Amino acid sequence: MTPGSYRVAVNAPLREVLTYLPPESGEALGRGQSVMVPLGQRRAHGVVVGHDENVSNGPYQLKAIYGASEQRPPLPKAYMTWLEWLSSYYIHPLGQVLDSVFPPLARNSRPSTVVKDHRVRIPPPPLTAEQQSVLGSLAENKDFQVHLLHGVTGSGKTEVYLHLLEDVVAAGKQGLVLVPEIALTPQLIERFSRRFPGQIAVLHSHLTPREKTNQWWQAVTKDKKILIGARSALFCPLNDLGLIILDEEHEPSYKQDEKLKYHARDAAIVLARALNIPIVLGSATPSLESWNNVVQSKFVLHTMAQRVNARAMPDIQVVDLRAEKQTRRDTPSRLPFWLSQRLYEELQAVFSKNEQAALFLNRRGVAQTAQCKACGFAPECPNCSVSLTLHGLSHLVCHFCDYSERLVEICTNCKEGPLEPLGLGTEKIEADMAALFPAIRMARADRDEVQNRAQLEDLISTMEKREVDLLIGTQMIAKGLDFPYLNLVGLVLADVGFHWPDFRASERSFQLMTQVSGRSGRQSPGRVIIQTYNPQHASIEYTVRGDFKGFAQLELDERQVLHYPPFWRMAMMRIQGVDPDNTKQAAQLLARRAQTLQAQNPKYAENLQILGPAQAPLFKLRAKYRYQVMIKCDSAQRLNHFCRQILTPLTWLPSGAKVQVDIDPFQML
DNA sequence: AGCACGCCGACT
DNA sequence: GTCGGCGTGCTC
Repeated sequence: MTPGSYRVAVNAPLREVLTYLPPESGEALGRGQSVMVPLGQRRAHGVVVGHDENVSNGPYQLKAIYGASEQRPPLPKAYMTWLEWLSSYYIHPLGQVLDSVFPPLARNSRPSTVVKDHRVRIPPPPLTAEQQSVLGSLAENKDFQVHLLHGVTGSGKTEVYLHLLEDVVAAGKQGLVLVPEIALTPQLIERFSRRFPGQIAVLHSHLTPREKTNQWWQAVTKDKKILIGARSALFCPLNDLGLIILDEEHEPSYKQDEKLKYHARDAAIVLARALNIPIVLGSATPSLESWNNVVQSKFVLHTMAQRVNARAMPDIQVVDLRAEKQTRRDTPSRLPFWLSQRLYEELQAVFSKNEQAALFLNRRGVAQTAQCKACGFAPECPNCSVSLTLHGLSHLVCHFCDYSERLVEICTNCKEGPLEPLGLGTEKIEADMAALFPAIRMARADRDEVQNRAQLEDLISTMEKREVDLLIGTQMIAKGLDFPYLNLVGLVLADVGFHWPDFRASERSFQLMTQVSGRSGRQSPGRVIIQTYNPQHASIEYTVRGDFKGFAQLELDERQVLHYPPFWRMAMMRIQGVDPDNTKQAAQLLARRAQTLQAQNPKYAENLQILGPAQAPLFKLRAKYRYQVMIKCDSAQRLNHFCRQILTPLTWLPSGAKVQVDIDPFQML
């Protein structure tokens, strides 16, 4: 019998690890070993995080561990270090963080059919001089180092990744490739799979539990050498990982905004450090966080400024909608209000040449809704403080909780006016375009039309087969899709993002416009038309010039002055509850507690700010009232300690209210 | 997260 | 009477 006791992180929302006696079997359990333990009246999964020589745990009558979990292999040392960091940095229970590395079902020997098996390896195309030079500098060091690959759209970043992975596999190691969920298309997997036949495993949220489990085991047992996946694939414990690649590193979808609110880019960097391996971040529009790390020489920069096959960068034109409005006052136009004469003519030209065009609308904030002509009343969601969005002619839908109702004939508020459509949506654009160009074939890409992978596949394939002349979509098609015959991109209203209540609004607008522009002219020089009421906005000017560095410097200077990330760090504390008054009181208590803590401790005096409590931008969401307190601090570590001190103990929190912390928040809603 | 406990309405 | 609705509190 092994003496002493074990510290076990149990899969339950507990702030502390629990102490257990050794199992009856007497088997010794190492750190990282998965175990089954008694917890209250049930059995729970846990992971051994430590061993104590003596048995002493105050008031508790210690229970014995049932035994080691057969189904769960021990976690490698570096992963244990990393998972403990995740738990502590994001202030999330360790037992739940540890549990998230395991697959949902028991192991099963049935073959997996997620990745099509290819027999023949397609040889790589010749590399450009830029690709060769980047590969040369990346190959120099196999220890931990963050590399930022800044390559314009079409510069061939994926080919660089494939070559790096070839070296890793040749050295007998495994490679991990992370991409945003939306970019994880069969096209991408096919491309990797043809270069590495039979060696690819895939993990993402659209797989069935059985598929996830099979892929997980194939990666963990090194049966497959390369794991491609969305952010959650980071949690697959690979025993011989030699390289991490994280593509489109600026993508906001790398931040998980539920449960463990981690950022896959930041977490991947910490994992690479724990494993002492290199990590490559790729983007045409790097995040300002990463760019600042380049400026401060923490990351190594590799630049690819040329498109492969010497394709020209797209020609970007800005249409000033203020001038357009003025012109139409003098000479009325038969065109819909959202379509400028210039964009109309460009569309005509493209269609007459049988080329493809796309119209993008960043729909957030201009969603089509219904409004009473008499009193101005607009129907709102009864659960969330947002107006309902009009779908079709008579269906009103809430985009946050899926509540829906039929559009009534007469306004319920004044009983007089009819409710009429207001604003602009992809459906309206489609209808207007059908009237203007009756002969063209159109497809829509938004969350209503494209709800799953199969529908996205269909859309991509009809575009590739040139069965569609015009694609109308939201930003969901701005990301990573590659349509060879697309030669005109119109951004219907660039201004939508400018006034978003978020310090990253300008950065996101720049990213979106640059990424959208990159969709045009992959085959021949493409054109981009940006329609806007703010042609002088910095994000537009720098997009047109293709000047990422200039934009980044301007924006970073502003962030520094305003004490925003990446210079200061932020933590968002959200308080929510069913009762509005009780929730407000809880939020005020939280803010007061934070103020007291700051006043009592000189180390928080100058370099920490408490903002709020304020109503969350979505005050009422899913029938809960929401307040938030934002905390800004010049050091991530100090901020972490501050948040912990506020949260422990939680006895001050009135019952009925719940607090959540979001470290490095992205979604301000 | 689960699971028990406890306090209220409504049903054979 | 007791069945079951879910708010509250605890887990070594």
